[in-house]
Amino acid sequence: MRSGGHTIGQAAARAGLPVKTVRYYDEAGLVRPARGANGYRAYADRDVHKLAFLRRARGLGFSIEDCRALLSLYEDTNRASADVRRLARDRIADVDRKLLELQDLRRVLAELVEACQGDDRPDCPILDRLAGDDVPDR
Amino acid sequence: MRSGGHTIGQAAARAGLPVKTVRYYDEAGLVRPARGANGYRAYADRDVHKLAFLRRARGLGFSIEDCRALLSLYEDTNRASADVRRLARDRIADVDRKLLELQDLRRVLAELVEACQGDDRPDCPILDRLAGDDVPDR
DNA sequence: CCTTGACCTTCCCGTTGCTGGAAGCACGAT
DNA sequence: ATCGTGCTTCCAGCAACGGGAAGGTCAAGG
Repeated sequence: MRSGGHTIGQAAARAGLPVKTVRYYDEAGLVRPARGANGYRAYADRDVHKLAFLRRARGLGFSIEDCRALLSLYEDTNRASADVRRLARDRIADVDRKLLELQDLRRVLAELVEACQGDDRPDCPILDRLAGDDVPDR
Repeated sequence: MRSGGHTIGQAAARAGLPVKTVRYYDEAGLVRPARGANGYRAYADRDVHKLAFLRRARGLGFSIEDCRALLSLYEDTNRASADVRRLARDRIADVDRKLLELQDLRRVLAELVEACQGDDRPDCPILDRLAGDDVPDR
């Protein structure tokens, strides 16, 4: 096939993504390849490039919707870098929230494990704490 | 109804959970209340207690399956506290993995934001990095 | 020429842990 | 009798795919 397209399998391999994911990105409207006469998706180099872009952005935890925005900014040669920067900063804020939550969680869990000697006896402070009779609100 | 049961609404309120969630826990087999003559779920005090237990365990990030195990350990007066401790430690390990991932993520995102002046010009190092042409494998 | 096997297509179901909504009984008070 | 609230079931959907069925296509080998 001398036409400029890769099949979905080739494109996926080059971008480092599973074929299923690439198909999903098509359906989601993120990367819509041309179609050959046989109905096969034909990925141009720029499409493959966008797929790799998506892999990295997803790896950084950007949502599909974030990725849609990033891609359109990426395609828009007139975009302001401030827009991209804002998305990235929002993402950092998300991550920071999550980090705090997890650190809190870890602390509580560690306290529980600390309090529990973990022997063969049925007495278990962890379950006691989970069973605690304080209910929020009322 | 003078029988010892709470309706689902009352039980949910006491346990601090949404009604829908309580119904879901029934369907999932975590807390199966008795049924009244009218078909209503009738939650005994011990059921309400288990619901509150679930709320706390879920809040600590235990999965539904974890919770099923915790509940059965909780119900088993002969269990070894070591079993519970192991679950909690596994959970801490999960959290630690997640923390490392997120810290890594944060670092990369911060580098990107750092590198991007975020002005009105179209030049954006963030997009450049996301577009990078290095592909993992091949 | 025909078959084989790898690849492609669409479609639909399952995941996790709920959440929302619609249609239809039950109940308490007016 | 009727109102309003609460209860029941079932159906649909969220994110972001993954698994697998049923079928079309293509290049190579015998």
